[in-house]
Amino acid sequence: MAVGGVSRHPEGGPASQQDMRRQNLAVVLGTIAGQGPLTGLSRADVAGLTGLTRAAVSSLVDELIGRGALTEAETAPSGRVGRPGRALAVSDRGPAGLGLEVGVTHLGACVVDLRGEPRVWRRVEQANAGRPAGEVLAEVAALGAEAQAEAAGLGLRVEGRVLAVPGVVPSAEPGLVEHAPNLGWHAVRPADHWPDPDAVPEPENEANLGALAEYWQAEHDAETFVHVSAEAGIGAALIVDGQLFRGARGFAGELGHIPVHPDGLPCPCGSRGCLEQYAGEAAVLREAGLAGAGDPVALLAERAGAGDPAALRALDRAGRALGLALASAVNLIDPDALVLGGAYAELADWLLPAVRAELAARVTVRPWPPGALRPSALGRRGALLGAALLTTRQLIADPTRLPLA
Amino acid sequence: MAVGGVSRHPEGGPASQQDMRRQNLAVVLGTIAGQGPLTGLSRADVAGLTGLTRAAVSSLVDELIGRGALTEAETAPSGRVGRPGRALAVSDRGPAGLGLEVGVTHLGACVVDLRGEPRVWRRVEQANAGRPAGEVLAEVAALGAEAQAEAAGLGLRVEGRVLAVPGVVPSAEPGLVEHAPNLGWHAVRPADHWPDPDAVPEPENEANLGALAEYWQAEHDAETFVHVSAEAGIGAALIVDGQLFRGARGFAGELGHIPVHPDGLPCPCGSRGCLEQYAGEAAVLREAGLAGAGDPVALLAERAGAGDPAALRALDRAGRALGLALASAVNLIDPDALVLGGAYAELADWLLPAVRAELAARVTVRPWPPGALRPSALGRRGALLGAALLTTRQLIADPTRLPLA
DNA sequence: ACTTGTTTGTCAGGGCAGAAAACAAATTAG
DNA sequence: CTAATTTGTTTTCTGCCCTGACAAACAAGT
Repeated sequence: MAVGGVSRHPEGGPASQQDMRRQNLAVVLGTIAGQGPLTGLSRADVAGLTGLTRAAVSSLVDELIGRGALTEAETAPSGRVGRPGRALAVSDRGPAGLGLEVGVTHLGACVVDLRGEPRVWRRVEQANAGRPAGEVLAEVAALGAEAQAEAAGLGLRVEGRVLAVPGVVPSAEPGLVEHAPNLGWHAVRPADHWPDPDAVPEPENEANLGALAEYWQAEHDAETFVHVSAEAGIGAALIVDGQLFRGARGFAGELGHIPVHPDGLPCPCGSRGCLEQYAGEAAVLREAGLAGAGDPVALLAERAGAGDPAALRALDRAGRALGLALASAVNLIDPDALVLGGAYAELADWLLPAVRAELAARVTVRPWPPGALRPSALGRRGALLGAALLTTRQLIADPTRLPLA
Repeated sequence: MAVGGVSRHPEGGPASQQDMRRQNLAVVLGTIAGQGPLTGLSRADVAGLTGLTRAAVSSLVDELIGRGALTEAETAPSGRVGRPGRALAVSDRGPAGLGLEVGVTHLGACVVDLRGEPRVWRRVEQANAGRPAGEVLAEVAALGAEAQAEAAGLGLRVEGRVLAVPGVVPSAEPGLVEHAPNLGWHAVRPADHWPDPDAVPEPENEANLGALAEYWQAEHDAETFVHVSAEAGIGAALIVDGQLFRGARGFAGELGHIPVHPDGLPCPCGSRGCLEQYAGEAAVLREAGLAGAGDPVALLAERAGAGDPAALRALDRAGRALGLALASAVNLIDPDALVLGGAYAELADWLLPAVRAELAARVTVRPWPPGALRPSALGRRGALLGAALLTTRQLIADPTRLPLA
């Protein structure tokens, strides 16, 4: 592009005073939100933490209160000398995010407030594979409308909607679910089937949302990690420096088709020896001698817990294959942590030893700290939670999106 | 980009007016630099391209001229109606970057001006493996001093120094070369051996610098790509959205130890079937029946060009192993492009077919466009060039680092 | 109870950076 | 030579944060 070879885009566009204000609003709100609801920070505290002046913080806080993002709590008796500060807290009765989810065996909807707390939670078990997309979307829309109504009763106003789907959403065309093999969807646009045109959600891959939820909610401090979730297919999501990494076209994280045994089992994708043939849900269940009845993952966990040799063997084999693939990921990405989410989280007790062993044997140049591999705390709830949190996180990152009321 | 800009840390710290100024200086300078030296942009052009006002651009340009980053060229007869603009150009006689390189078989030094043009270039063939680090560093320092003196004669003032090394520089401890196996270095700090304490360079991994040079100098428009370079070890560097991705600890890109044949050849690292055992320089030369005399890479290219069956077989095998490893990388990262740099660039004619075939067979869910795999235009010069460019790019990204003169 | 010292939140003044608008300068078209 | 057009600068204005000062609200000591 540049013959002389120089800067493509230094930092995006030019900066204006509005950008400065926007960022400082985000810094103040983010600081208060990051401290958790326990400690009520005062304006002076925020000024000390951020480096802004007390006067500036006051102005910013005033605007954030005006937008409904912050509230002034009771003046707590601090015990220290001097005039006590007025405690600031992220509002639990204003802007909110609505998360929706279409899974293979369930629908879900939830509402979180700006603090990140889930306030409404709905989950309906229901087989959706192969059904017309329009029908399924109408049902999840109804579920979402219910959740939104219940949230309104709590004083929450939904400011954004995100739909978690087990499929690919190319970054070139947001709004399009290009392909969701386990649902049987092809080129589905939720907007085309949504009952209320003013409440259309933005679709996003569920593995990505699960990873983001893990990042936002979990207690650890990994800024760069790989989140693996099994849901029929094996999907990985990469969080890099606290940002979701989607790849150039939005297809990053296809862990399921990493070749683990180059000349091994054929895969429907046309290649051979893909991870999915060894650690995918179907492969593990087949190996363990289980049919897909009810909740097969829970059944498998039960059998393994009871010491069933076939189940243990299947999980060990899956763990080794997974470890092999993750060794490649670790060598390439050097993440802070590896997180097993989705269905893997429930099977972690039996998967982790094999994964750890394989990582220890394969990642030798820079030994992999065993503690950096751990199951997700959120498990299968992550995707729906992440969908709802996405809206509130975006609002915190740019509070000017909030109406001034 | 539905999911963007939502990290736990809004954007780092609060924004000040100085930050705004800094960014706008970078935007203006970057815009002029990005257009190449051919078209001389006027202040009005820059205003139109960036969205800033003409008045603001004038003020910013004045400062950039004062810092020696820009010069006002002759007023070219544009032919169009209206007062002609004064052409602005990035200065070729002011701030510059010094790049240094310690390779296994050579030393190098070069100076680039702010336009990114190399103005001084030195390369000395010399075996450095196993020699005391202090000696080698003293020699490359002398070479750098020579280059800097010659650059001074061209009116160039070195503002920063970077040393390319074939080793690991952990992000936790900049300034430390933790391990450079092919040189026999362990825990070497260039600062401890440098003759002139005011001219100590910052060490950086050569594969990373090669990738950055490729990004900055090449004509393509890939913003996210994997740059593979062979230099005894196999190192990959990841450029993500135009930024070098180092991983959590600075160890990302260990492509050489990705397992390609899980139960294959043992590797000194302790694992089995690492890529390096199949596509590393030593392995390929052994397979081709070549001893490491003179410039073995050039010799191998010559033999392959002459149709030598052993050479062709070795390169085909290496290409297939490399393709297998890159398939994993593509499935994980989904880059815009794959670039073969370093010694691979010179062997591309015979490697690429096998790599392409393997990628086509392995990356099936999202077929890999064959054109997105290509040899580096810079080849083995990339690392040294990148070392010098790193300084000038940092100056363009933050012109306030330049002295006001 | 009262004073002192400390911390908090706000207010007024100043500086800085970009936006908006007006103006002088330099060129082409007729 | 005049009109039109584009450029670059100057002037005025606005927005934002910073500095410094001040009133308010508390604890501790007398």
